[in-house]
Amino acid sequence: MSRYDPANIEPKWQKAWDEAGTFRAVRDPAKPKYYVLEMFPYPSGRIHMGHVRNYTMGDVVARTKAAQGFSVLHPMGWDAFGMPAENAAMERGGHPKDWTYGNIADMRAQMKPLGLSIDWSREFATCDPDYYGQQQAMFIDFLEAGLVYRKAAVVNWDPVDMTVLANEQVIDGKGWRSGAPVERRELTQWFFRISDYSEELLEALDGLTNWPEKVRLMQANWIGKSRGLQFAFDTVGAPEGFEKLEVYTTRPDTLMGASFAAISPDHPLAKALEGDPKVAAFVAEARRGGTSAEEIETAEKIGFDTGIKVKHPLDPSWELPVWIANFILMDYGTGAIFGCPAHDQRDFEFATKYALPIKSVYVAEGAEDTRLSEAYVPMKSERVHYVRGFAGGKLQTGDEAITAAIAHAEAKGYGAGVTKYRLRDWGISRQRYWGCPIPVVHCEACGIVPEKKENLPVELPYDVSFDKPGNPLDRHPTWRDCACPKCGARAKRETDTMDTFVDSSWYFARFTAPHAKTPTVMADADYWMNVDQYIGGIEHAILHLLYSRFFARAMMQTGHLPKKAIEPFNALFTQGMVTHEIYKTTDAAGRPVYHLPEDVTVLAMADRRFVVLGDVPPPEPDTIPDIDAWAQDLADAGMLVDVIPSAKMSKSKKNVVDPMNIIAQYGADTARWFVMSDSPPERDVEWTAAGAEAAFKHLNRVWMLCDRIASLPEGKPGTGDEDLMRATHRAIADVTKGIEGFAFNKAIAKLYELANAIQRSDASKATQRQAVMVLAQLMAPMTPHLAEDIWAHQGGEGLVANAPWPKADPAMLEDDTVTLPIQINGKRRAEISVPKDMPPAEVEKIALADEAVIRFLAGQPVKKLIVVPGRIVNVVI
RNA sequence: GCCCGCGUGGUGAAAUGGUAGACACAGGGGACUUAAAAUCCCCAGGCCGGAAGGUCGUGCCGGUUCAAGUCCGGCCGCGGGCACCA
Repeated sequence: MSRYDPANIEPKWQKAWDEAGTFRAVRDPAKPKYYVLEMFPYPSGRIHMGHVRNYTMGDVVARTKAAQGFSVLHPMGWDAFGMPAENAAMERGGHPKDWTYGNIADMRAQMKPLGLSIDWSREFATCDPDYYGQQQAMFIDFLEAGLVYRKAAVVNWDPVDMTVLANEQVIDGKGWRSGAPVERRELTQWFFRISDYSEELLEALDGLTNWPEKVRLMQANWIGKSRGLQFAFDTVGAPEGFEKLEVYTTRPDTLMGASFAAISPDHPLAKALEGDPKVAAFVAEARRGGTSAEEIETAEKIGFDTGIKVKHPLDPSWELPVWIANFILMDYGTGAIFGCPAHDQRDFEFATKYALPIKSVYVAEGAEDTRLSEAYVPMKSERVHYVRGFAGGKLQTGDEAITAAIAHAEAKGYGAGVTKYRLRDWGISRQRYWGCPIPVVHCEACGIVPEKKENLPVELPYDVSFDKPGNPLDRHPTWRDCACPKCGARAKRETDTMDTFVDSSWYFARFTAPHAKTPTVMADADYWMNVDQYIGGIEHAILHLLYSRFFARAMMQTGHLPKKAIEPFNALFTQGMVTHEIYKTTDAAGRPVYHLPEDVTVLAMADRRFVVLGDVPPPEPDTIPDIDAWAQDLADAGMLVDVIPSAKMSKSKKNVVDPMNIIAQYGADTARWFVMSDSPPERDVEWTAAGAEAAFKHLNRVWMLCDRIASLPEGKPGTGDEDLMRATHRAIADVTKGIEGFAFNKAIAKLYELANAIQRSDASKATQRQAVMVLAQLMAPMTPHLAEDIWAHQGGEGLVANAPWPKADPAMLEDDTVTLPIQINGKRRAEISVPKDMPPAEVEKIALADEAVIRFLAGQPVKKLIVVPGRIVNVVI
């Protein structure tokens, strides 16, 4: 055979698969189906190692399932709408569409050499009018089903770029591009009613047993179910229509610690008071600043005393002041709270700042209730009763007290227990060009009217300019003009586009019938759904996956998905990143300077490791007596490089490895093998040049096994055939288990063991050939090209990609004799070799007769003897 | 602040409560070679010992068990998620 030459064999086999249509997904009712999907990429233009790892994992699953007899769907597409395309257009000129499709072509060309078992005939991009037109059709169905509505919402508004910014795009209160201070503006936006599904989305998490527990928890926290008390204060001195003030609390047990009430600046009562210039000024101030996490964290609590009072529900003579406070959110609970500074950090800060009373409800066991009695003269029996517990005379705490407090409120008629969720409706309006147009029309006579389905897609105009800030669709001379779908009068199109998360919320369903004239086709969805294995990054643990779960329900409700697809992803796997060391030196001014991996030399001596700038030969151990002195010289010359391990690959830190370079150097199989080995797939894996080199060497070695076998004379008898056969079956069992359990690193370790066993074996030619063919089959999911080539050379029938997965013979998995360790008082002291099925009584005898055991027992009586068949013997003295 | 996860050799990591460190990287020694590369073989947790062997060892302290990296309790450290959510 000669040399392992991936540059030659990889394209060869890719062509063979292509021509045979090996990966075409076929709806075959006679076979069980398996749908494996990796989160589709954003077409940035370059693939990175993270993609390689993600798609290789999916490919391993897809190829294994195909070999196991499943009809496999393994598609690929592009999450192609979004801001980077517009930014590129603004920065470099050009058009987002051209930029995006150019990137897709580039990335597809980079992905194909990986040899993934993808059905490329199903490929689409979310920016294809064909795709987003179907999305618009569903939007209209959702609208008619009451799943979509419009309302005014507070958003981050960049006054220079004239656009809404996502929270992540607000940095230090300023727009990330314009640098202008961000305003909080109220705009009318489209929303999906995801919050109607809060309880269902929460409850159904329990059924997702093949999702990581972590992701389920994150979603549960995000939905944020809480139980509490809602009640109304009677107000004193409030404007007409505000005789009551509704508040919600999860801590009704602290009601007796109330010292004020507070409302959001966006609360209707605050609005009613805005006639007062002082109130208006305060509200304006409170609204300043964005809604990003950092700002909220650092924002100071500010308040304004309205002069209005509310009566405590348990004691009408006790009045609390009503403040407007910037830390009260309008869209949680009722937008109003009662403040209990003794038991809430925020209320405490607020009360301290404005000198409001701080009254404890709970006091330490045995402590005198001094603060309480000082704060409340006169102590009405009602209060004491409340504080001491609602159901008895005892002080209750925690859930017990909360339950009792709600029961008390309901019994006395001043409030009711309610359940609230943190999850809010999903605002999807974006004032951007490069997204799916929201297919509605604004008509003066008819109001908001959905576009007629036969007019879909509402296609993005190509002739737009990005030379001015704001949404180009707003400025387009004619695109907005249209006829009202209802009355036919002249009307205007909606110019907002949809959040790109909408695009990715149903693409998995579209893959089941990617070219259909309807969003989905029931027969196809019914066959292929659900996604059996979904693989992607943990960064999508909440939004993408939650939105998709909502979408599946909405699509089901509007007849676009079968009922069984209510939870679209049967199993989810979240893979770790590919990291790389960062090489850093410091310039004269103390600024960090980063270096590309190819610009440094890594030198290892004994247990020391040095990274040196440039191409430096290692010191000769004989001529360099003192490594420290040698290293010091390099450091003095500014050539010694600092190493930051395990860092996320980033261009600015120059620690990026381009998969294309690796493929050019070693081939795709090496890259695939390396990213799957070493680290468990859910953990980060560090890319190292040495590791890649080692992977390549190993593939060479496996290749050479073929030569080895070829050099054996035909019919060569051998020794150890039985052992090699056992090792082969052991490998089948272990590798299969490893792949099925997403323990690819363990599967690879077992493949190393089998390769080692073959190499060391002196078995007959037939047995060795058999072992190598199994090795090729078991490696095929990871290194498909190498596997095909070996398979072909050994005379395998057809393509290894079509060969049925090998089955382990259970009889070959167990040895006839087992080695049992013997422990004395839990410490391992000896080892015996016994037949597998030997009765424990016999094992005991042999163990006690063992020389080493006798020595350690030193004549002491045996108190207890434990024999775990096939595992261990423990002697207790 | 609330919720969650993780701590094992020089490194990445294995280990249904049952021989801790499989497999690999880096390292050391050797074979082959004029030499190098490539390849192959051997060693390799710490300490004591020439070896046989002994002894300690899975972040720390304690507990359960014949037996604990694994289970329980408490600390320490690292990482992640959420967050003026009342």
